[in-house]
Amino acid sequence: MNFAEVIVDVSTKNIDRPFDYKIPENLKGMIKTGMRVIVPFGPRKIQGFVTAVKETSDLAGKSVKEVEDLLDLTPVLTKELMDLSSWLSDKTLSFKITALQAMLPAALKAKYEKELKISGDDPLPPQIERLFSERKSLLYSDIPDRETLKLIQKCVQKGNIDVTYQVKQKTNKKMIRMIQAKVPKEELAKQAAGLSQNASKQQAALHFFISGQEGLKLSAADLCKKTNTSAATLKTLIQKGLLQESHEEVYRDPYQDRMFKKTKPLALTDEQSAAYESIRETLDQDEHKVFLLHGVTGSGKTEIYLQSIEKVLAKGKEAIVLVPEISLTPQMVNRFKGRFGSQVAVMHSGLSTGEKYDEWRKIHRNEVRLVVGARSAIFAPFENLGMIIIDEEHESSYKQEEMPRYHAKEVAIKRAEHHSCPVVLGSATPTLESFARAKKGVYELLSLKSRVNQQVMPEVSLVDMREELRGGNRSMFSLELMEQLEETIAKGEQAVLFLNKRGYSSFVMCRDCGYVPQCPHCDISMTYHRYGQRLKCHYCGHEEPVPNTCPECGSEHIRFFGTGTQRVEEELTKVLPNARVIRMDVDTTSRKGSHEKLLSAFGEGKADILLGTQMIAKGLDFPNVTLVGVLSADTTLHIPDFRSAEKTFQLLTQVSGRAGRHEKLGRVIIQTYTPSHYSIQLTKTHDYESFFQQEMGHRREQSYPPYYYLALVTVSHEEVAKTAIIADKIAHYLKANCGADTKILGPAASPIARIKDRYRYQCVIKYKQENQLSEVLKKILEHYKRDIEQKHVTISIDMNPYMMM
DNA sequence: AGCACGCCGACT
DNA sequence: GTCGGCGTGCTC
Repeated sequence: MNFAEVIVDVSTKNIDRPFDYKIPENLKGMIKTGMRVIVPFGPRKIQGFVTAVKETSDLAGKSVKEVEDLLDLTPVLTKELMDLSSWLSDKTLSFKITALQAMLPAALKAKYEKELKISGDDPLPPQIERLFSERKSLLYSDIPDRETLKLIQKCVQKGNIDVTYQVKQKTNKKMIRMIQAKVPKEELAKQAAGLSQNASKQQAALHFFISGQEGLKLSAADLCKKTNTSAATLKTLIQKGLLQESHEEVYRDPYQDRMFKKTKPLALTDEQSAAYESIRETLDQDEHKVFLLHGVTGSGKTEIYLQSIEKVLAKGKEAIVLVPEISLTPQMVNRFKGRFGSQVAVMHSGLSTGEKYDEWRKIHRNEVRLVVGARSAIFAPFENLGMIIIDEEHESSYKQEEMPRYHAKEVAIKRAEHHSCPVVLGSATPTLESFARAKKGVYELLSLKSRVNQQVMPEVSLVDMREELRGGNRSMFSLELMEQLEETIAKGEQAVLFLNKRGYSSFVMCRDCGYVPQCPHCDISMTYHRYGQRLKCHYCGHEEPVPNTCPECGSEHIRFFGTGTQRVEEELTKVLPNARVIRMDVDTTSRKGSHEKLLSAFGEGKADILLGTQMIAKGLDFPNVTLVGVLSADTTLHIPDFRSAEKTFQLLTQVSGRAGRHEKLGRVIIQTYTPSHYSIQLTKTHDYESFFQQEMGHRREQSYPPYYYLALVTVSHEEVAKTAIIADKIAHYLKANCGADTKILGPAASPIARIKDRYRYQCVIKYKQENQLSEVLKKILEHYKRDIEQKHVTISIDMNPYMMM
């Protein structure tokens, strides 16, 4: 094979295709599809992916350059994943390179550096001479100011300075220094005897090897610790030729110091075994099928996953388990690690780039056969997939909100089709899309209607906070909740208090004029952070101190407002001074591992109340929790999103499910200002089916999913007028070119009308047939590619939006 | 994305 | 007369 087709690491419309490169003699036979290469591109060198190798090129003889270097010994992407990437870029309207990169750990993404070197003996301007005085080469990024940059550019033109383009790997394999004896024991003993008296440390190190096992090898750090010596001692001994060092690759194992209790399969209830049997049958027949496992909270979905996986592994195949942001549910990791031990790789956002890379390599090298991870784990490079499980399938974190904007569920089904294996979607509150598909028979529905061990569903009571207010209670805790909290603590049981808010978000407001500080670059309110008394913007990161006086009216009554967890905690300690409270929010869990620490402290009974936001809503399973309180059920209901009722119902059902999961009876108190809303009412009876019926009615009336597909086109630019004009043109084009059953809404300013000083307009498309729409949208992107590349217009298209912002 | 090429205004 | 602005086009 003489040529390679390469997708290069440049994300632009007209580069979004393969480029041909000649394979040099020294790489002949080594370059395969799915490997990464470094290729010259224009004046620089960049990374690329080989999409094909071939005998001839259409451009042969003309301007075909040679592949510069090969980065992999084995392909990082299998044939299946290469095909999947083109499907993905097509489906999400993203660049091929973006799709390819999304499938690999960030560590494999290239970084580029421009390096400057003096060439020739011509004198350079003194300023530059000085810059180079201490070093031979200079990084482009080290150039101090514009002046020098200009001077350097001149030198480059004259040929006095050379620019070389370097491709750098982001993170590398972690190596550790291993030490072992270089000579036989007898020789070591002889040398030790000959050492001077005061070389006691060298003696110690040598005797460690003399008394140890033959061929003993251990890390330098361990050796120093065990013999109480230092690196200097070892260095001397290595220099003397008595010891030798080598470098070995190790995995960074985030779970290495942890003991996992080995667990055995549990006996299944009748409902569970019925569900399991259906899955097992499909597994046995190597069939592709999508199951929707709809089971109430505490119905033992995880055990079904575990036993199905066991079956898959027994067949010699591999499995992927997706969980929503796994760092948030360490209990889940424990269950998988407990059952399958070292056969499991874990991938989630809490790991460092290096750790993720190591877990990925375990999969790549076939050292593990099961991966438990967040969204991107769906691209695990398994070649013999036997099953894919998506737990809590309704979770919105399965949708990626950057390019490529894919949904893990769609990718899962695509992969499972290829491997002819089942997909299991599990949830207590499935998305309407999934449940509707199950009803239509597209998915197979498996229902678990009761909890394991005959536990009863917790009793849910709704408290009308308007009544509370009328009754004179102005605190954020209703009388009923207060009573129940006291009682629970008195009984030595635990409570979970849930604040229905995204993270910790409180803002600052002037009590006199109502002024709320906004981000100067984005049209949203700034978030108050108690630490350092600062205001931060969650979209662009802008930060400023909290003002002492209101910039609008000069009043001094400007202070933080809104019910953040911190405020709840303060109130709570006022009304229940004896209660021990653990607060979980972005502030208390930002440090690595702190999340887990807080949860295990709570599990060990070191606190009476666990107070937190979304992050405590799912997956927690503490036997002693008998009370769950939801402080304000309505907040998710009033966000401008057609899914808000669905989200509210899901959230309330999930939180309620934290109560009474074991012997003790659970109780849930939901405080609300709109107790009559069906999404809140139906939580009381745990009635998913009725909720589904009601919500489907609304969706049909308003032409929303699952009745229609949705696409969101967002245009952004620095100038409002330009943004609006383009958005308007796009809307017109869409209206003229889409079928009659397609509805175009807008254009209108986005809910967040400006982010990072760029104005945003959007257009919502509701459509019945998928195929033709993406053609129309591709044409729009093609038509505006000039503006996108040169006039800094951004047109982003989300083919299945979850966030309508 | 980067970079070169090239065509017009404001300086030595 | 040159320097340097950024509009335009190209990258196997």
